[in-house]
Amino acid sequence: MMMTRTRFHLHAFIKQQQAVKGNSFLRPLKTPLSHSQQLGLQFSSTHTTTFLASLLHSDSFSNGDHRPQSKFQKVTSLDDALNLFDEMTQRRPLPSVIKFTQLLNAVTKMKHFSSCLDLFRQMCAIGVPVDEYSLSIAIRCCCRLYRTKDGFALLGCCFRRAVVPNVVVYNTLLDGLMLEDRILEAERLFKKLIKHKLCEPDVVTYSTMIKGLCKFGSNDIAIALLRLMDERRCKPDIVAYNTILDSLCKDRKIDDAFKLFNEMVFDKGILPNVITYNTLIYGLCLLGRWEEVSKMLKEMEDVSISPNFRTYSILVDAFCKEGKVDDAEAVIDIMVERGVSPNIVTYSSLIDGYCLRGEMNKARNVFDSLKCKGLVPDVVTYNSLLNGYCKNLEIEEAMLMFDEITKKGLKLNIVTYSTMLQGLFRVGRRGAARKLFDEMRAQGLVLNECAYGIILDGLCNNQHVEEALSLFHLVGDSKLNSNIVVYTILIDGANKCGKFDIAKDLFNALTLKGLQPNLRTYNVMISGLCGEGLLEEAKQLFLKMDDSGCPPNNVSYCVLLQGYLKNQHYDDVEMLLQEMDGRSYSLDASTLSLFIDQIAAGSLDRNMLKLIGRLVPKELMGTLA
DNA sequence: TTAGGGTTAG
Repeated sequence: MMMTRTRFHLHAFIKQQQAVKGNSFLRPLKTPLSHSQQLGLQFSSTHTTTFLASLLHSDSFSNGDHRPQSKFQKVTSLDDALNLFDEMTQRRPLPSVIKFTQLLNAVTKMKHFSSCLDLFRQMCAIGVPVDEYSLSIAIRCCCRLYRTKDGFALLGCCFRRAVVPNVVVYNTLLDGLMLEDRILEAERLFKKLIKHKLCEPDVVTYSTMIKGLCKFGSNDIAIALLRLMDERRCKPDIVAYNTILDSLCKDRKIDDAFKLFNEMVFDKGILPNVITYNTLIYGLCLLGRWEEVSKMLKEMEDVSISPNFRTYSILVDAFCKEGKVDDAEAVIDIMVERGVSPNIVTYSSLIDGYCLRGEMNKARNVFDSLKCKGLVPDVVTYNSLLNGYCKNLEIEEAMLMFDEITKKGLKLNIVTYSTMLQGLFRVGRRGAARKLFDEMRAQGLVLNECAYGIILDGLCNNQHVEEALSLFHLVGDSKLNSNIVVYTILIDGANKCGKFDIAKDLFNALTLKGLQPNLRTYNVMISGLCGEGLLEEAKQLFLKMDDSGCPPNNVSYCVLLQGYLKNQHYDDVEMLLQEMDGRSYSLDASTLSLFIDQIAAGSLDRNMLKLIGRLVPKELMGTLA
């Protein structure tokens, strides 16, 4: 309801605000629809059509950045910068610190943080009187190199040189702490700034704290800080709001996001920008709320905000994840028509989309065509294709791809290794997997939750549950082992290897660990209990699901039914089927075939056939006939 | 007349 009201008023409201704020939203010229755009309307799904319609009606992309270029923006390579620096140091008198700062800035823009620090040191050595500007750039470089500690050392340098660190310097350090996940220290510094009046926190200080809080999943505290800054007469801006909106969207709390969005626009009079829209569109895509995505695209058009390459990329990715690669291709065509260049990210999504459908030739074609588009695949692109080959069990191709990554001078990361490991495990090449795992560790790569899960799962599925358990014990009492997914993999693995006792111990350990079983954990455990013929316990666990706020899904019913049928325990079967009917669930192929066998053998009442018939999904209708 | 915060891909 809220959404409808918003959609209805927003256009007019924003238009009115724009009029007040002058011409900053000048509408770009309309371009006529191209032939391929018109063709775009003929795509498959209904929501696609609405989508493309929204896209087709919006204006062409305009970059809009016409700021004058400083001399230092012409420095396009590190070599240029270093040469210029040398030249500057030889001039007499020395150029002002401002000139040097501009150069340092150009070098950091190119992300050459170490070099920038070298230059800064040289500046100090030759006696350039550094100020809070050049110092804050140097501190920022330390932070970006994950050496915030050195940033604090430079803060000491500030004091020695009688430069009083200002709010920008502190903001940079706060950002560095957040980058290193040192949220508690950031909080301490933030409080210290206020308590000791070291500087007056400004909108960037608050936004940096908000970003960190969101990163740690504390959306509520982030929102509280947003209120606090308002009270302290530091008006939150679009960045502060976008940060929280992004976090809410990523947490799939889209309704909360829209509530905040309304507050931002209607109560605070802050106009959304393209990032706000991208964020909300991303959140809606994540939930598959396509109609609303269309509305947002339309709304962007209404308020004259052109979609940018990220907007299109989000749509491409969302389509690919849905398996609608043709629609994703259509979005890319529209981008190109409008002069918005798809980048490597856009094409990586497309490759992913093809891989997901097992269309490896098409994925490969996209990959091979990158070069003539002037795009260089990065390690993520390679990982996508590698993942495709692995999932489609084309292990030889996958290994060729794996080798190619290093040949291209790219660094294999944890995702590359875990993708390849998963592939090797899937085809049962445990020896090769072991070798790769050792290589990965020799590279100094640290296991993350996903890689760890893949390895445990791979070992279990290759009948090496003991080895999985040794790894689990080796990892010990760490964050990696405080994850329900890890436990579920092991419980499942132990069951599949016939080690039910181990599965049961692991399941019982969950409460001690303070971990909440998820749907999959319950299903795996119910399956294990049924496998042991412990039907009463299986039933009790099944009943517990509802009470634990994790109601049984389709799989839970099928697992329990299979347990009952295999153990000739028919008492609850009809009741379960009726419940399934009530919940609009359906039987899967293996459960259905068990039913058919038992009815044929005369173990089950034929009267149940009608009920079973209602639970057969369309695609399995043939089986029943 | 030089510095700081926000959005996309595994």
